[in-house]
Amino acid sequence: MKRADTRTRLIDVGLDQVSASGLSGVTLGQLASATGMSKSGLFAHFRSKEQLQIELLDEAARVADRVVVEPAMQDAEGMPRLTALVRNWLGWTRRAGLSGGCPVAAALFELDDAEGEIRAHAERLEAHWRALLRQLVTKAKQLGHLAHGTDCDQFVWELCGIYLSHHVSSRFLREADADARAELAFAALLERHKPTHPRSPSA
Amino acid sequence: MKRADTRTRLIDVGLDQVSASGLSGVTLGQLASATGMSKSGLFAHFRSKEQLQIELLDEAARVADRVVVEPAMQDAEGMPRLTALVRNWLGWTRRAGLSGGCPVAAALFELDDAEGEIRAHAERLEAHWRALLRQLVTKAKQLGHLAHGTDCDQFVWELCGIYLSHHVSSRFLREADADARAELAFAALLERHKPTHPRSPSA
DNA sequence: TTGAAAATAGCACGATCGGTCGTGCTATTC
DNA sequence: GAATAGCACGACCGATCGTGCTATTTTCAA
Repeated sequence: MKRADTRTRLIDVGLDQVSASGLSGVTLGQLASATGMSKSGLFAHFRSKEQLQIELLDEAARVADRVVVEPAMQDAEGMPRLTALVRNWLGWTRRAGLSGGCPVAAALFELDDAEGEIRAHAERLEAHWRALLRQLVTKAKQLGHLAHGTDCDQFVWELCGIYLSHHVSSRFLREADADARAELAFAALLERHKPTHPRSPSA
Repeated sequence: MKRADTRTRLIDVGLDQVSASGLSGVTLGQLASATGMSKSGLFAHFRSKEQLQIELLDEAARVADRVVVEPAMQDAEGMPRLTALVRNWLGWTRRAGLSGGCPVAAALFELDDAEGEIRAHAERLEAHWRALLRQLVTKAKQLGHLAHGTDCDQFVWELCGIYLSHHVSSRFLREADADARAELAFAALLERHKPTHPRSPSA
Protein backbone atom coordinates (compact mmCIF):
# COMPACT_ATOMS: atom_id res chain seq x y z
CA MET A 1 0.00 0.00 0.00
CA LYS A 2 1.21 3.44 -0.91
CA ARG A 3 2.53 5.62 1.84
CA ALA A 4 0.03 8.38 1.17
CA ASP A 5 -2.88 5.96 1.29
CA THR A 6 -1.78 4.55 4.61
CA ARG A 7 -1.35 8.02 6.05
CA THR A 8 -4.81 8.97 4.91
CA ARG A 9 -6.26 5.88 6.53
CA LEU A 10 -4.41 6.57 9.76
CA ILE A 11 -5.59 10.15 9.84
CA ASP A 12 -9.14 9.14 9.07
CA VAL A 13 -9.35 6.59 11.85
CA GLY A 14 -7.45 8.90 14.19
CA LEU A 15 -9.85 11.74 13.53
CA ASP A 16 -12.73 9.53 14.50
CA GLN A 17 -10.95 8.68 17.73
CA VAL A 18 -10.28 12.34 18.49
CA SER A 19 -13.91 13.05 17.86
CA ALA A 20 -14.99 10.33 20.24
CA SER A 21 -12.39 10.63 22.98
CA GLY A 22 -10.60 13.93 22.63
CA LEU A 23 -6.97 14.51 21.78
CA SER A 24 -5.66 12.66 24.79
CA GLY A 25 -7.82 9.70 23.87
CA VAL A 26 -5.71 9.02 20.82
CA THR A 27 -2.69 6.95 21.74
CA LEU A 28 -0.26 5.33 19.37
CA GLY A 29 -1.21 1.91 20.67
CA GLN A 30 -4.93 2.36 20.26
CA LEU A 31 -4.64 3.93 16.83
CA ALA A 32 -2.37 1.09 15.82
CA SER A 33 -4.77 -1.62 16.92
CA ALA A 34 -7.72 0.27 15.42
CA THR A 35 -6.02 0.34 12.06
CA GLY A 36 -4.50 -3.11 12.30
CA MET A 37 -1.01 -1.72 12.10
CA SER A 38 1.97 -2.15 14.34
CA LYS A 39 2.75 0.70 16.66
CA SER A 40 6.15 1.20 15.15
CA GLY A 41 4.91 1.05 11.59
CA LEU A 42 2.38 3.68 12.46
CA PHE A 43 4.87 5.82 14.28
CA ALA A 44 7.12 5.92 11.24
CA HIS A 45 4.54 8.10 9.51
CA PHE A 46 4.75 10.83 12.13
CA ARG A 47 7.82 12.24 13.76
CA SER A 48 6.11 12.26 17.14
CA LYS A 49 2.79 11.98 18.84
CA GLU A 50 2.62 15.74 18.93
CA GLN A 51 2.95 15.81 15.16
CA LEU A 52 0.15 13.27 14.88
CA GLN A 53 -2.10 15.35 17.09
CA ILE A 54 -1.40 18.47 15.07
CA GLU A 55 -2.21 16.69 11.83
CA LEU A 56 -5.40 15.36 13.35
CA LEU A 57 -6.48 18.86 14.29
CA ASP A 58 -5.67 20.02 10.77
CA GLU A 59 -7.72 17.22 9.33
CA ALA A 60 -10.63 18.19 11.55
CA ALA A 61 -10.40 21.71 10.20
CA ARG A 62 -10.21 20.41 6.64
CA VAL A 63 -13.27 18.20 7.06
CA ALA A 64 -15.18 21.02 8.71
CA ASP A 65 -14.30 23.24 5.82
CA ARG A 66 -15.69 20.68 3.39
CA VAL A 67 -18.83 19.89 5.35
CA VAL A 68 -19.62 23.26 6.89
CA VAL A 69 -18.06 26.09 4.94
CA GLU A 70 -18.03 25.01 1.30
CA PRO A 71 -21.73 24.18 1.04
CA ALA A 72 -22.61 27.48 2.70
CA MET A 73 -20.58 29.33 0.10
CA GLN A 74 -23.18 28.31 -2.48
CA ASP A 75 -25.65 30.67 -0.86
CA ALA A 76 -25.79 34.36 -1.54
CA GLU A 77 -23.55 36.63 0.48
CA GLY A 78 -24.81 38.19 3.67
CA MET A 79 -27.62 36.71 5.68
CA PRO A 80 -28.32 33.64 3.50
CA ARG A 81 -24.73 32.54 3.67
CA LEU A 82 -24.45 33.27 7.38
CA THR A 83 -27.54 31.29 8.32
CA ALA A 84 -26.52 28.44 6.05
CA LEU A 85 -23.14 28.26 7.71
CA VAL A 86 -24.59 28.25 11.19
CA ARG A 87 -27.00 25.51 10.22
CA ASN A 88 -24.16 23.45 8.77
CA TRP A 89 -22.00 24.16 11.77
CA LEU A 90 -24.31 22.79 14.43
CA GLY A 91 -23.79 19.07 14.69
CA TRP A 92 -21.47 18.95 11.71
CA THR A 93 -19.53 15.95 13.00
CA ARG A 94 -22.46 13.63 12.44
CA ARG A 95 -22.83 14.79 8.88
CA ALA A 96 -19.09 14.28 8.47
CA GLY A 97 -19.45 10.67 9.53
CA LEU A 98 -17.59 11.09 12.79
CA SER A 99 -18.80 9.08 15.71
CA GLY A 100 -18.14 11.73 18.36
CA GLY A 101 -18.29 15.47 18.88
CA CYS A 102 -16.35 18.40 17.54
CA PRO A 103 -12.63 17.80 18.08
CA VAL A 104 -11.79 21.47 18.22
CA ALA A 105 -14.44 22.27 20.80
CA ALA A 106 -13.13 19.47 22.97
CA ALA A 107 -9.59 20.73 22.51
CA LEU A 108 -10.58 24.20 23.70
CA PHE A 109 -11.38 22.77 27.11
CA GLU A 110 -8.70 20.12 27.10
CA LEU A 111 -5.86 22.49 26.37
CA ASP A 112 -6.99 25.61 28.16
CA ASP A 113 -4.26 25.49 30.76
CA ALA A 114 -1.72 23.64 28.65
CA GLU A 115 1.25 25.06 26.82
CA GLY A 116 3.26 24.07 23.81
CA GLU A 117 2.93 23.45 20.12
CA ILE A 118 -0.42 21.66 20.12
CA ARG A 119 -2.11 24.37 22.07
CA ALA A 120 -0.65 27.02 19.80
CA HIS A 121 -1.90 25.12 16.81
CA ALA A 122 -5.40 24.76 18.22
CA GLU A 123 -5.32 28.45 18.99
CA ARG A 124 -4.51 29.25 15.38
CA LEU A 125 -7.32 27.04 14.14
CA GLU A 126 -9.84 28.63 16.48
CA ALA A 127 -8.67 32.12 15.58
CA HIS A 128 -8.98 31.28 11.91
CA TRP A 129 -12.46 29.94 12.41
CA ARG A 130 -13.62 32.96 14.35
CA ALA A 131 -12.12 35.21 11.70
CA LEU A 132 -14.27 33.46 9.13
CA LEU A 133 -17.35 33.92 11.26
CA ARG A 134 -16.48 37.54 11.77
CA GLN A 135 -16.06 38.04 8.07
CA LEU A 136 -19.47 36.61 7.28
CA VAL A 137 -21.10 38.69 9.97
CA THR A 138 -19.36 41.82 8.78
CA LYS A 139 -20.48 41.16 5.24
CA ALA A 140 -24.06 40.73 6.36
CA LYS A 141 -23.80 44.00 8.20
CA GLN A 142 -22.37 45.76 5.15
CA LEU A 143 -25.23 44.48 3.02
CA GLY A 144 -27.70 45.88 5.50
CA HIS A 145 -28.84 42.48 6.69
CA LEU A 146 -27.76 43.34 10.20
CA ALA A 147 -28.10 46.56 12.12
CA HIS A 148 -25.51 49.26 11.60
CA GLY A 149 -24.68 49.26 15.26
CA THR A 150 -23.89 45.55 15.28
CA ASP A 151 -20.76 44.70 17.24
CA CYS A 152 -19.42 41.94 15.02
CA ASP A 153 -17.01 40.56 17.60
CA GLN A 154 -19.75 40.40 20.19
CA PHE A 155 -22.01 38.71 17.66
CA VAL A 156 -19.41 36.05 16.97
CA TRP A 157 -18.72 35.64 20.67
CA GLU A 158 -22.34 34.91 21.41
CA LEU A 159 -22.65 32.68 18.37
CA CYS A 160 -19.83 30.57 19.71
CA GLY A 161 -21.74 30.35 22.97
CA ILE A 162 -24.71 28.93 21.12
CA TYR A 163 -22.47 26.38 19.44
CA LEU A 164 -20.89 25.32 22.72
CA SER A 165 -24.21 25.09 24.51
CA HIS A 166 -25.52 23.02 21.63
CA HIS A 167 -22.51 20.75 21.91
CA VAL A 168 -23.09 20.12 25.59
CA SER A 169 -26.82 19.85 25.16
CA SER A 170 -26.71 17.33 22.36
CA ARG A 171 -23.59 15.35 23.16
CA PHE A 172 -23.31 15.32 26.93
CA LEU A 173 -26.87 15.83 28.12
CA ARG A 174 -28.19 14.10 25.00
CA GLU A 175 -31.21 16.34 24.90
CA ALA A 176 -33.48 15.73 21.95
CA ASP A 177 -34.35 19.40 21.55
CA ALA A 178 -30.80 20.69 21.31
CA ASP A 179 -31.23 21.66 17.67
CA ALA A 180 -34.46 23.50 18.37
CA ARG A 181 -32.93 25.40 21.28
CA ALA A 182 -29.97 26.45 19.16
CA GLU A 183 -32.27 27.57 16.37
CA LEU A 184 -34.26 29.63 18.85
CA ALA A 185 -31.16 31.21 20.31
CA PHE A 186 -29.78 32.04 16.89
CA ALA A 187 -33.08 33.51 15.78
CA ALA A 188 -33.09 35.71 18.87
CA LEU A 189 -29.53 36.80 18.13
CA LEU A 190 -30.57 37.82 14.62
CA GLU A 191 -33.68 39.55 15.89
CA ARG A 192 -31.59 41.61 18.26
CA HIS A 193 -29.39 42.78 15.39
CA LYS A 194 -32.20 43.27 12.92
CA PRO A 195 -31.56 46.36 10.79
CA THR A 196 -33.61 49.32 11.95
CA HIS A 197 -34.66 50.49 8.48
CA PRO A 198 -34.13 47.41 6.40
CA ARG A 199 -33.42 47.86 2.76
CA SER A 200 -35.52 45.83 0.45
CA PRO A 201 -34.20 42.29 -0.04
CA SER A 202 -33.43 43.16 -3.66
CA ALA A 203 -31.09 45.99 -2.77
CA MET B 1 -2.70 12.52 61.09
CA LYS B 2 -6.40 11.95 61.24
CA ARG B 3 -7.91 10.19 58.34
CA ALA B 4 -10.43 12.92 57.68
CA ASP B 5 -7.76 15.63 57.66
CA THR B 6 -5.63 13.76 55.19
CA ARG B 7 -8.59 13.10 52.98
CA THR B 8 -9.46 16.77 53.00
CA ARG B 9 -5.94 17.68 52.01
CA LEU B 10 -5.90 15.11 49.23
CA ILE B 11 -9.22 16.32 47.88
CA ASP B 12 -8.10 19.93 48.04
CA VAL B 13 -4.93 19.37 46.10
CA GLY B 14 -6.72 17.01 43.72
CA LEU B 15 -9.40 19.57 42.98
CA ASP B 16 -6.74 22.04 41.99
CA GLN B 17 -5.29 19.48 39.63
CA VAL B 18 -8.68 18.74 38.09
CA SER B 19 -9.17 22.44 37.62
CA ALA B 20 -5.86 22.78 35.86
CA SER B 21 -5.71 19.58 33.85
CA GLY B 22 -9.14 18.01 33.74
CA LEU B 23 -10.25 14.77 35.24
CA SER B 24 -7.86 12.67 33.23
CA GLY B 25 -5.03 14.93 34.35
CA VAL B 26 -5.31 13.68 37.90
CA THR B 27 -3.31 10.51 38.36
CA LEU B 28 -2.60 8.74 41.59
CA GLY B 29 1.10 9.18 41.09
CA GLN B 30 0.94 12.91 40.51
CA LEU B 31 -1.49 13.51 43.31
CA ALA B 32 0.75 11.48 45.60
CA SER B 33 3.86 13.46 44.78
CA ALA B 34 1.94 16.73 44.96
CA THR B 35 0.81 15.90 48.49
CA GLY B 36 4.03 14.24 49.59
CA MET B 37 2.34 10.93 50.16
CA SER B 38 3.03 7.49 48.83
CA LYS B 39 0.84 6.26 46.04
CA SER B 40 -0.41 3.34 48.06
CA GLY B 41 -1.04 5.40 51.17
CA LEU B 42 -3.09 7.73 49.08
CA PHE B 43 -4.87 4.90 47.36
CA ALA B 44 -6.00 3.51 50.68
CA HIS B 45 -8.26 6.51 51.11
CA PHE B 46 -10.26 5.74 48.00
CA ARG B 47 -11.46 2.39 46.85
CA SER B 48 -10.48 3.20 43.29
CA LYS B 49 -9.49 6.00 41.00
CA GLU B 50 -13.07 6.24 39.84
CA GLN B 51 -14.12 6.88 43.43
CA LEU B 52 -11.48 9.60 43.72
CA GLN B 53 -12.71 11.26 40.55
CA ILE B 54 -16.29 11.20 41.77
CA GLU B 55 -15.31 12.75 45.08
CA LEU B 56 -13.35 15.42 43.25
CA LEU B 57 -16.38 16.32 41.19
CA ASP B 58 -18.44 16.47 44.36
CA GLU B 59 -15.92 18.75 45.95
CA ALA B 60 -16.01 21.01 42.92
CA ALA B 61 -19.78 21.25 43.32
CA ARG B 62 -19.42 21.92 47.03
CA VAL B 63 -16.89 24.70 46.52
CA ALA B 64 -19.02 26.20 43.75
CA ASP B 65 -21.96 26.16 46.10
CA ARG B 66 -19.95 28.04 48.70
CA VAL B 67 -18.42 30.56 46.33
CA VAL B 68 -21.20 31.03 43.81
CA VAL B 69 -24.57 30.10 45.28
CA GLU B 70 -24.41 30.96 48.96
CA PRO B 71 -23.33 34.59 48.55
CA ALA B 72 -26.01 35.10 45.91
CA MET B 73 -28.62 33.87 48.36
CA GLN B 74 -28.02 36.99 50.40
CA ASP B 75 -29.66 39.04 47.68
CA ALA B 76 -33.37 39.45 47.34
CA GLU B 77 -35.29 36.85 45.39
CA GLY B 78 -35.90 37.31 41.73
CA MET B 79 -33.71 39.45 39.53
CA PRO B 80 -31.21 40.61 42.19
CA ARG B 81 -30.45 37.04 43.19
CA LEU B 82 -30.28 35.85 39.59
CA THR B 83 -27.87 38.54 38.48
CA ALA B 84 -25.75 38.06 41.58
CA LEU B 85 -25.48 34.36 40.89
CA VAL B 86 -24.48 34.88 37.29
CA ARG B 87 -21.85 37.37 38.34
CA ASN B 88 -20.49 34.94 40.91
CA TRP B 89 -20.65 32.10 38.43
CA LEU B 90 -18.47 33.63 35.74
CA GLY B 91 -14.86 32.94 36.58
CA TRP B 92 -15.68 31.47 39.97
CA THR B 93 -12.66 29.18 40.02
CA ARG B 94 -10.27 32.07 40.45
CA ARG B 95 -12.24 33.38 43.37
CA ALA B 96 -12.22 29.86 44.80
CA GLY B 97 -8.45 29.83 44.71
CA LEU B 98 -8.22 27.22 41.98
CA SER B 99 -5.44 27.57 39.48
CA GLY B 100 -7.39 26.36 36.46
CA GLY B 101 -10.84 26.45 34.95
CA CYS B 102 -14.19 25.02 35.90
CA PRO B 103 -13.82 21.26 36.44
CA VAL B 104 -17.41 20.52 35.56
CA ALA B 105 -17.30 22.44 32.30
CA ALA B 106 -14.19 20.53 31.31
CA ALA B 107 -15.83 17.27 32.28
CA LEU B 108 -18.80 18.02 30.02
CA PHE B 109 -16.53 17.87 27.02
CA GLU B 110 -14.21 15.22 28.35
CA LEU B 111 -16.95 12.71 29.11
CA ASP B 112 -19.42 13.45 26.35
CA ASP B 113 -18.94 10.15 24.59
CA ALA B 114 -17.91 8.16 27.66
CA GLU B 115 -19.99 5.80 29.69
CA GLY B 116 -19.99 4.59 33.25
CA GLU B 117 -20.25 5.85 36.77
CA ILE B 118 -18.21 9.03 36.47
CA ARG B 119 -20.18 10.24 33.51
CA ALA B 120 -23.44 9.49 35.30
CA HIS B 121 -22.22 11.42 38.29
CA ALA B 122 -21.20 14.42 36.24
CA GLU B 123 -24.58 14.25 34.56
CA ARG B 124 -26.31 14.42 37.92
CA LEU B 125 -24.23 17.39 38.99
CA GLU B 126 -24.94 19.27 35.79
CA ALA B 127 -28.65 18.48 35.99
CA HIS B 128 -28.71 19.70 39.58
CA TRP B 129 -26.96 22.89 38.62
CA ARG B 130 -29.30 23.60 35.75
CA ALA B 131 -32.26 22.88 38.00
CA LEU B 132 -30.98 25.56 40.34
CA LEU B 133 -30.62 28.03 37.50
CA ARG B 134 -34.07 27.16 36.27
CA GLN B 135 -35.49 27.70 39.71
CA LEU B 136 -33.99 31.16 40.02
CA VAL B 137 -35.19 32.11 36.56
CA THR B 138 -38.66 30.80 37.28
CA LYS B 139 -38.80 32.79 40.50
CA ALA B 140 -37.75 35.95 38.73
CA LYS B 141 -40.50 35.33 36.22
CA GLN B 142 -43.05 34.76 38.94
CA LEU B 143 -42.09 38.01 40.59
CA GLY B 144 -42.59 39.83 37.34
CA HIS B 145 -38.92 40.53 36.84
CA LEU B 146 -38.99 38.62 33.58
CA ALA B 147 -41.60 38.56 30.87
CA HIS B 148 -44.57 36.25 31.27
CA GLY B 149 -43.77 34.53 28.05
CA THR B 150 -40.26 33.66 29.15
CA ASP B 151 -39.25 30.10 28.31
CA CYS B 152 -37.26 29.29 31.42
CA ASP B 153 -35.52 26.26 29.93
CA GLN B 154 -34.47 28.23 26.90
CA PHE B 155 -33.25 31.03 29.16
CA VAL B 156 -31.09 28.61 31.11
CA TRP B 157 -29.86 26.98 27.92
CA GLU B 158 -28.62 30.29 26.55
CA LEU B 159 -27.20 31.28 29.89
CA CYS B 160 -25.08 28.16 29.86
CA GLY B 161 -23.92 29.17 26.40
CA ILE B 162 -22.71 32.47 27.80
CA TYR B 163 -20.86 30.67 30.56
CA LEU B 164 -19.19 28.27 28.15
CA SER B 165 -18.23 31.01 25.75
CA HIS B 166 -16.82 32.96 28.65
CA HIS B 167 -14.82 29.93 29.69
CA VAL B 168 -13.27 29.51 26.27
CA SER B 169 -12.78 33.22 25.85
CA SER B 170 -11.04 33.76 29.15
CA ARG B 171 -9.21 30.48 29.65
CA PHE B 172 -8.30 29.26 26.19
CA LEU B 173 -8.18 32.40 24.09
CA ARG B 174 -7.14 34.43 27.12
CA GLU B 175 -9.05 37.44 25.91
CA ALA B 176 -8.98 40.36 28.27
CA ASP B 177 -12.53 41.40 27.49
CA ALA B 178 -14.15 38.07 28.25
CA ASP B 179 -15.92 39.45 31.31
CA ALA B 180 -17.24 42.45 29.41
CA ARG B 181 -18.51 40.28 26.57
CA ALA B 182 -20.29 38.00 28.98
CA GLU B 183 -21.85 40.96 30.76
CA LEU B 184 -23.06 42.30 27.43
CA ALA B 185 -24.51 38.98 26.40
CA PHE B 186 -26.27 38.54 29.72
CA ALA B 187 -27.64 42.07 29.59
CA ALA B 188 -29.02 41.33 26.14
CA LEU B 189 -30.59 38.13 27.40
CA LEU B 190 -32.30 40.06 30.16
CA GLU B 191 -33.38 42.79 27.79
CA ARG B 192 -35.01 40.22 25.54
CA HIS B 193 -37.03 38.89 28.46
CA LYS B 194 -37.80 42.24 29.97
CA PRO B 195 -41.30 42.19 31.43
CA THR B 196 -43.96 44.04 29.54
CA HIS B 197 -46.23 45.91 31.95
CA PRO B 198 -49.63 45.03 30.54
CA ARG B 199 -51.56 47.39 32.83
CA SER B 200 -49.21 50.28 32.35
CA PRO B 201 -50.53 53.06 30.10
CA SER B 202 -47.46 53.04 27.90
CA ALA B 203 -47.66 50.83 24.86
C1' DT C 1 3.30 2.65 79.38
C1' DT C 2 1.55 -0.40 76.69
C1' DG C 3 -1.12 -2.58 73.17
C1' DA C 4 -4.65 -2.51 69.74
C1' DA C 5 -6.21 0.00 65.87
C1' DA C 6 -5.64 3.15 62.34
C1' DA C 7 -2.79 5.34 58.89
C1' DT C 8 0.91 5.18 55.90
C1' DA C 9 4.87 3.25 53.43
C1' DG C 10 7.20 -0.40 50.67
C1' DC C 11 7.08 -3.33 47.09
C1' DA C 12 5.50 -5.80 43.16
C1' DC C 13 2.14 -6.91 39.44
C1' DG C 14 0.51 -6.47 34.64
C1' DA C 15 -0.78 -3.11 31.36
C1' DT C 16 0.11 0.76 28.65
C1' DC C 17 2.50 4.97 27.57
C1' DG C 18 5.70 7.37 23.73
C1' DG C 19 9.57 6.00 21.35
C1' DT C 20 13.84 3.30 19.21
C1' DC C 21 16.06 -0.42 16.94
C1' DG C 22 17.23 -3.91 13.71
C1' DT C 23 15.08 -6.81 10.25
C1' DG C 24 12.42 -8.54 6.40
C1' DC C 25 9.35 -8.02 2.58
C1' DT C 26 8.18 -5.91 -1.82
C1' DA C 27 8.43 -3.14 -5.59
C1' DT C 28 11.11 -0.40 -8.44
C1' DT C 29 15.39 0.62 -10.88
C1' DC C 30 19.63 -0.33 -13.09
C1' DG D 1 19.01 -10.77 -12.37
C1' DA D 2 21.14 -7.81 -8.89
C1' DA D 3 20.99 -3.65 -6.22
C1' DT D 4 18.21 -0.35 -3.95
C1' DA D 5 14.70 2.13 -1.54
C1' DG D 6 10.20 2.39 0.88
C1' DC D 7 7.39 0.42 4.18
C1' DA D 8 5.86 -2.28 7.98
C1' DC D 9 7.12 -5.63 11.38
C1' DG D 10 8.26 -7.58 16.29
C1' DA D 11 11.06 -6.88 20.17
C1' DC D 12 12.26 -3.93 23.43
C1' DC D 13 13.38 0.57 26.16
C1' DG D 14 12.39 3.23 30.62
C1' DA D 15 8.49 5.46 32.61
C1' DT D 16 4.00 5.62 34.41
C1' DC D 17 -0.56 3.91 34.86
C1' DG D 18 -4.09 1.72 38.52
C1' DT D 19 -4.19 -1.65 42.05
C1' DG D 20 -3.26 -5.14 45.12
C1' DC D 21 -0.60 -7.28 49.54
C1' DT D 22 2.29 -6.77 53.45
C1' DA D 23 5.11 -4.37 56.67
C1' DT D 24 5.94 -0.40 59.33
C1' DT D 25 4.86 3.63 61.70
C1' DT D 26 1.68 6.68 64.19
C1' DT D 27 -2.20 7.57 67.20
C1' DC D 28 -5.03 7.08 71.05
C1' DA D 29 -7.42 4.65 74.79
C1' DA D 30 -6.70 1.78 78.79
